[in-house]
Amino acid sequence: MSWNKLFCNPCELQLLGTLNGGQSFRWTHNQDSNEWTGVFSKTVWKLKQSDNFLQYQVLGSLNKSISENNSKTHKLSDEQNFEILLKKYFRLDHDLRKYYKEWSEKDKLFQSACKQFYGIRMLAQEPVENLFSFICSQNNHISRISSMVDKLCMFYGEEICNHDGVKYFTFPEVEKLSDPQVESKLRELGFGYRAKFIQKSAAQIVEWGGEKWFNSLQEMKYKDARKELMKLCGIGPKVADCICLMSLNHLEALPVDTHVYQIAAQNYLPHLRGKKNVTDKMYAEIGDHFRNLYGDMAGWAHTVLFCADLKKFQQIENSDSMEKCKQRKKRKNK
DNA sequence: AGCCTACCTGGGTC
DNA sequence: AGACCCAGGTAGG
Repeated sequence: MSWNKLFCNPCELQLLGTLNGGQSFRWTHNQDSNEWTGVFSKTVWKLKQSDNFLQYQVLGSLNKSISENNSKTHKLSDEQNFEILLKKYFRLDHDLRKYYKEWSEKDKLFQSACKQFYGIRMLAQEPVENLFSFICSQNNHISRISSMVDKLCMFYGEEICNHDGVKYFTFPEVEKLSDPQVESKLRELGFGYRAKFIQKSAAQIVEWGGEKWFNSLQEMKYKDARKELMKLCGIGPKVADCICLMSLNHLEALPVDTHVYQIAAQNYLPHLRGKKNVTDKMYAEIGDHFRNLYGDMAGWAHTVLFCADLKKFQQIENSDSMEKCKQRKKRKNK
């Protein structure tokens, strides 16, 4: 299969930080080929970057709008339609270098942090996947979150295609997750107390109008959308902010988790150091601090900082394990 | 309103 | 080996 090309300056987009930075849990990276495989818009994508291009293949798709567009007389080609989806998902219409420049001018820490972490984009995710993925994320490790999201798709999603012996699924519809039997099934699958949250909030969303309800949240002001989301069972301030930021286009939303608290206390708000947990009051203070600092896209800026922080840890871990690896080899040679 | 604790599970550490 | 601790939080007291 040949690759389609989309012009994209490499410093405008970094796939590693963007797809592996805790925004989406559905992308896998093949280190040898440097290719990414993942699902969004009921479509299986393979992505890689080279020179000035983002290259992509579509391995399969159940996206109806694509086939509907094709049946009309003056139609867009498949390629044009897929390109539109990709541009939307990565928000390629935003000039990221301009944002980085603005944020750097406003904040020295950002300036130094962003040097190694160019091209971190806020994905425009689908609200349903975003919401249920982040219910899974609470009090949890990324590796287990990913495996839970996989399970949701395998058991309640629709198969899109089978590629190289791997089956790919859509993210399930809310209606499927609202079935009363879902809770016990998910308990069985190791979701723990999140099982109840998933089934219950799915039922609430269906009751409130499903798709329509999500659309209304996009139209609302950020604070109102957030308040609305927090009525759902299992969604508190942090997850509500993740959803506002990542899939409802409220880019001033700023999720405050343990990492962000650490960053804030270390670098900006020393009086918050050494607290056991983040209270509502602290949460608001930290969010407002970053909003005052970065402006109406504070959530995106914070994601770059978060990513830099996350990657730092990973690099330390990697170099640790490399050290251990070398030591092991030395021992073997003796 | 603001603080406390239990909560499922799996992976890590000592 | 087993008893901790912790992980991108939240509900219910």
